[in-house]
Amino acid sequence: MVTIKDVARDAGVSVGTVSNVLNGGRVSEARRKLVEASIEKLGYQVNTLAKGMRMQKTDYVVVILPNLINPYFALLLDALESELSAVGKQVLLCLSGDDAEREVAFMDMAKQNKVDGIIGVTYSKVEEERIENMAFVSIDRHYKSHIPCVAGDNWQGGWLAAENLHKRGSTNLLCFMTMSSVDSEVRKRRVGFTEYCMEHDLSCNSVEMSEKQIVSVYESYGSRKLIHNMLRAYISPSLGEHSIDGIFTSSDHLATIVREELEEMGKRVPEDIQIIGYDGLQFLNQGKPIVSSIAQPVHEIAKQAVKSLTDMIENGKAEDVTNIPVTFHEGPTTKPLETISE
Amino acid sequence: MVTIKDVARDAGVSVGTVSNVLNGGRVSEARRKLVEASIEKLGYQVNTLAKGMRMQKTDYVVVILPNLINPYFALLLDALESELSAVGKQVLLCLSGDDAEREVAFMDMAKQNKVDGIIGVTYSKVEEERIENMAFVSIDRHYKSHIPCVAGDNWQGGWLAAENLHKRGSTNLLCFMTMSSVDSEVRKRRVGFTEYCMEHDLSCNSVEMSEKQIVSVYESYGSRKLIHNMLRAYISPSLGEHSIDGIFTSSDHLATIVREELEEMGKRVPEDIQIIGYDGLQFLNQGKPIVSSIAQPVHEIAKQAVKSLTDMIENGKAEDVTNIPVTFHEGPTTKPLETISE
DNA sequence: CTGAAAGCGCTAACAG
DNA sequence: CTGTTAGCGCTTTCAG
Repeated sequence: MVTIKDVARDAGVSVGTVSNVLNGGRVSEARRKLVEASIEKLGYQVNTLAKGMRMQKTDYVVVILPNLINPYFALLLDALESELSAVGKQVLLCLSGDDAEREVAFMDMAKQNKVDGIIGVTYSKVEEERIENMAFVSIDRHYKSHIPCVAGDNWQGGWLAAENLHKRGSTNLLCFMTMSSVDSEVRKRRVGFTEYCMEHDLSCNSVEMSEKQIVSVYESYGSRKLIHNMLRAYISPSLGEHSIDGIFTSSDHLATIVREELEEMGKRVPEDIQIIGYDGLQFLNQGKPIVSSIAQPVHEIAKQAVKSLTDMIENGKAEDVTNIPVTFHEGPTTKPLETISE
Repeated sequence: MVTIKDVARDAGVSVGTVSNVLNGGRVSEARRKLVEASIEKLGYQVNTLAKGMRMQKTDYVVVILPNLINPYFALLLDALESELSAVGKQVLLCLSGDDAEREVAFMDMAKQNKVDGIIGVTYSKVEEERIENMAFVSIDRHYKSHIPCVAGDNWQGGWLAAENLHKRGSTNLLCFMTMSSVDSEVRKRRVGFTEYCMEHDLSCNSVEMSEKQIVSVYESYGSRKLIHNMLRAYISPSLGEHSIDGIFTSSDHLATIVREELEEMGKRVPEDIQIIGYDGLQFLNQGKPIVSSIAQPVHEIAKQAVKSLTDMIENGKAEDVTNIPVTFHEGPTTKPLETISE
């Protein structure tokens, strides 16, 4: 391996001078040329380990995500990698599998590896001391501590969902969410949803299920049954005009499950009941929407997260940015606007 | 920051002894207890940078993938991360965006960072000197050089596709693939497909399109048009009994495009024409198949890739493993087997 | 401007 | 077994 010493010897200068040309220090033009020639000739590359050790920092950023099975996280990671590499940082990937212990282990690892910072969608309550001296930016999750949070405008998302269900003909609405203990940010969706309903005199119901019960919904008969029963409770001829005809779910994933359950109950979607999900996932991530949905602005979120991280690194602080605009994406689970006049 | 020196001082032993308890060297039970207590008390963590520098290696593995928009890559990365973290390695993520220059830059970076190795789905022809002394395992791509390749059994995949189209009633088959210059492994799909057709006296056509033209198919009107024309050429009443009634595509992505085009042409899928894609992607990555498909054994591929990488690291070589069994996943673009007797 | 030298924290001889 | 010590490759004073 060719080191800075080799370059120095070959160029006939000291290592200090080589280091200076490498890092933009003051070097006479003549010597700079000499050194650059030797670097080229020898094919020298800095050893980032040695550099990192000396500087007590690296250009790594740890990205913590629950998994990549959920396309929303995959898309987010894709966007984050793009933004980070644009500012010369490398992604050290950590998939927590929704396991708080793994998250903690990753944060310790991050400290050991002298990473520049952490960007993450984490579920565990992050303890202050775990991340002392480390820049940390949270996506979608709001903590009480000084960790800056970046998120789409959840209040607006809830409002938009209610508005679109309403304008497309639904009047008996249901807000159906899964919730973990650190989801204070996500809760705003229900607030926006409910406020729209109140302002427009719409019947509005709301259900929250523990995230733990939902997570394994495709494998678990029990949780599926729970959803089934829940829907039965709100949808029935015996309820008359109070029977639900519009549902807002906390994710596209949940929306598809609800859709399947409704169709098994003999309901037509969207003719009898409309559904709006959350995240804006598309068929193969680039075709048609899977369900009608409030789309997360993945790229803007990634961009802001990296910006906030940079602020944290440089100034030790960054503002919360939780009002990035979301949009309604029309999909197969709502009626088109045109048909309302029929 | 607490270093090994601090621990040594606190425990009243030498740094060598601390290093020994850390790395399983010979230490008397009494001192080991002492040191462990100090480590606990001081909250010591090894500095991986210093360790890496001394050892001239780290526990990082670079994973190079084109993107995470394609769910197949996202799923693969999820599985790779899981396998790698199980053997104590960290994922340094590189998304190449199908850009050969970026791939090369990443490989250089990998060398600089003293990573243990690289696992990647790369498009550029990897030059030997780029990866001197580095363990490299390729997924799905076969190179002429000594780089071991891990892949699903592509020959079997092609065979299975033809067999299932046939058994479900199609007799005029078409193999429709996109192809890049380094896809020698993927080409085996067509071989398997064709061989089944020959053995069973089926009419068999085959088309290859340059990958460059397909990549941006959702954005590009031109490439879409190309597919349209191509399909028109093979499907028309004027062809009589030679008109295609079963299509095998090189990806699920392409399968969905073909399906859309066929439906715009007024053909019914699967009644008139059946389609089988490749990769086995599911709705939201865990529900129903998007299209009928030959499913890649993502977890087995990931497991074998990590095993091959370990072999490379330890023995400097590893065998190609390109016969990991694939399976047919029934989806909405083929007729059920039962209906054949009708 | 330039060179010499002091470590960053750790491991691996080596001598005791 | 245990302590001492020489670097790994790099940046950064500090003299010159």
